[in-house]
Amino acid sequence: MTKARKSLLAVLKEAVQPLSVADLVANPQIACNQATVYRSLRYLEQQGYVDSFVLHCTDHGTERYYCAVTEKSAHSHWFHCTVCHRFTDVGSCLLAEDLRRWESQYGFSITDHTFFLTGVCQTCKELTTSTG
Amino acid sequence: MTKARKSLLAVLKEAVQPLSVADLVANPQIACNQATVYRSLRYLEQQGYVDSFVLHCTDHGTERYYCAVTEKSAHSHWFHCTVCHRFTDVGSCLLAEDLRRWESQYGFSITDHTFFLTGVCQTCKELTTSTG
DNA sequence: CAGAATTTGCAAGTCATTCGCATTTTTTGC
DNA sequence: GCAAAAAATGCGAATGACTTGCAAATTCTG
Repeated sequence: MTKARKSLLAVLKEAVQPLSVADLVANPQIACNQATVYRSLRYLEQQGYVDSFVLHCTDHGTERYYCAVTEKSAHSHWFHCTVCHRFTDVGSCLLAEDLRRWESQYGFSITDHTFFLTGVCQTCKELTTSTG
Repeated sequence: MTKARKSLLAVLKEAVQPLSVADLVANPQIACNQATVYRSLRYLEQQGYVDSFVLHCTDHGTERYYCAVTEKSAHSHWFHCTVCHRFTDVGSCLLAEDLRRWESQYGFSITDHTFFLTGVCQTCKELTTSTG
């Protein structure tokens, strides 16, 4: 494992929420070229060390976000606040059953699913209402 | 409503699956500039005539897909086949209940959610297994 | 530690999408 | 209907996320 890959994985493991490439490049622990960040993330994802999803947000456009995969972490889903742009883990995936049902109903092989919520988090809601 | 917008809405209403901008531009019924397609779709979406979601697929990259909103159509979710790239409607949204639960549990205001499945459809599975 | 294999940095390229601006179309008031 | 005002369109250039070719640097193998 190279320095670049190690540092990316370390940062993702410490992170409490998914990080974009922009987040990673801005992190001083990540001392490598942007192209290397992309290439390393692809490697880490192929090896199963990280997970990613693509999220579109009006403010930040369409970006891919990465999370480290840990032994204890189940496949999680996220809420994204369109005001503060923070993510909240809404818990591990509850869809396993539904996925099986869809597979048998339609004859699919479901290899992946994308699910996330967007809206305004409690903190931002309070700030908005209190200041008008 | 201008010609461009009318033609886009007409094509989307006839479509049996979500269409990308590339699909729309390639359609001979759509006789306008690509920039107009983007601008018109934004307008149609703001007015509530169409719905869209961003899907990432290895073959086609990240693209936004559009569907017409009709009176009878509930908010649907889709399965995307990574082989033939066709979409299948897996039925109207079953998440309403869960969304309420998450809202009260975390204090969010959920304004939107993204959900779709990817994998291989029955037809493509059969083709793959029969031809090796 | 040498040589082979892989990764990295850099700069240029791709692709979906947006934007500025002049022109055309649509809408509004009459 | 029609002229003026408002909005939409076409074109081409720009943006931003992400990829790629290639030479140099790093990592792996024995």
